[in-house]
Amino acid sequence: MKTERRQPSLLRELSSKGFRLTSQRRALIRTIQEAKNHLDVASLLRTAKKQKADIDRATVYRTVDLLKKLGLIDELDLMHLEGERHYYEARADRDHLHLACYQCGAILEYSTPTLERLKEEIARENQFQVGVLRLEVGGWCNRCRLKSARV
Amino acid sequence: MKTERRQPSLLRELSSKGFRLTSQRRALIRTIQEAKNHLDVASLLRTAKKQKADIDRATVYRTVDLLKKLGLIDELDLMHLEGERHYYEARADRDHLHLACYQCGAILEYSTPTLERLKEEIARENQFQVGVLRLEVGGWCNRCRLKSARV
DNA sequence: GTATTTGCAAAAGCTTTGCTGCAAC
DNA sequence: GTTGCAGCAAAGCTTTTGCAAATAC
Repeated sequence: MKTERRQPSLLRELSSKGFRLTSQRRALIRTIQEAKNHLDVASLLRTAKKQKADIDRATVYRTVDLLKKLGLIDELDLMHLEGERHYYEARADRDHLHLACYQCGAILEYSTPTLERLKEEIARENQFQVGVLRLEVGGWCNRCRLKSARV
Repeated sequence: MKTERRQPSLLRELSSKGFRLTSQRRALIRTIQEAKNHLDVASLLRTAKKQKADIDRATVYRTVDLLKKLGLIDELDLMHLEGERHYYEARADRDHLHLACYQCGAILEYSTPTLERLKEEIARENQFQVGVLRLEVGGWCNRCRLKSARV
């Protein structure tokens, strides 16, 4: 039983912290929340432009930066499969990790209690207060592995 | 009882795969292996120049790329504490993770069997062949946490 | 001697910044 | 009406690339 009520949280969080809800921020946040895949700044800009035509790259960078600092979205470096760009996703309820296939570029997400336990262990053993945890794995997905084996 | 014999492995690996052992590559590999901290391309270049004065940035990038592709070094993105640069380290015998302090910039390393277990679980549950695993944590180290609390 | 690798310089990405004017509150 | 924020354009960084010359083998 899940209480689906994650939609407006980014906007509410933003305004509750004293930040203005500009039309640009609305468009960007909506884009991030409705995205099927992880978005980099270029795709984020392209998609958000459909809602707000005259939005600027600089605004995207500034907004992403703000949301990142507030801990509302996470920055991912998906093993640099295509250039050096960063990808973003709304912060999930649970930590999860990304599996990036070197061959086909697919990004799988995986979530497991083991990660939660690891995080607690990190904090306990190092007396370290964990802010963000980023776990990226590069390798070969099942399909590509089988395909290569067949050759 | 450890058999300390990790030094020339990168060079040997390189030549056994048919790559030439140029003086530039020797200098860079030596620098990486003797480094106390993780190095980005700029520091790598600066340090390697002490051994080989006329080494070029492009060569560093090309060498790092080669070593990365051969799996001899790992690329780290240490939570982008200072700009967007990447850091490199010789591939360790054991997987480990990096704890980056947002405040003082210190990078702690931590190694635990839990990480090994997590890696196995990832492979098993997703039928994914793991190549590289990169786990970076951003947060606050003990010293900085205490310092802030005192204010 | 030949094929690989380097240096140089130029270009290509991605990201940041200063400043003026607009818009949220 | 204020103050924060966006747009624009320029600059800043890091990384990549083409090509002639140098070098490892």
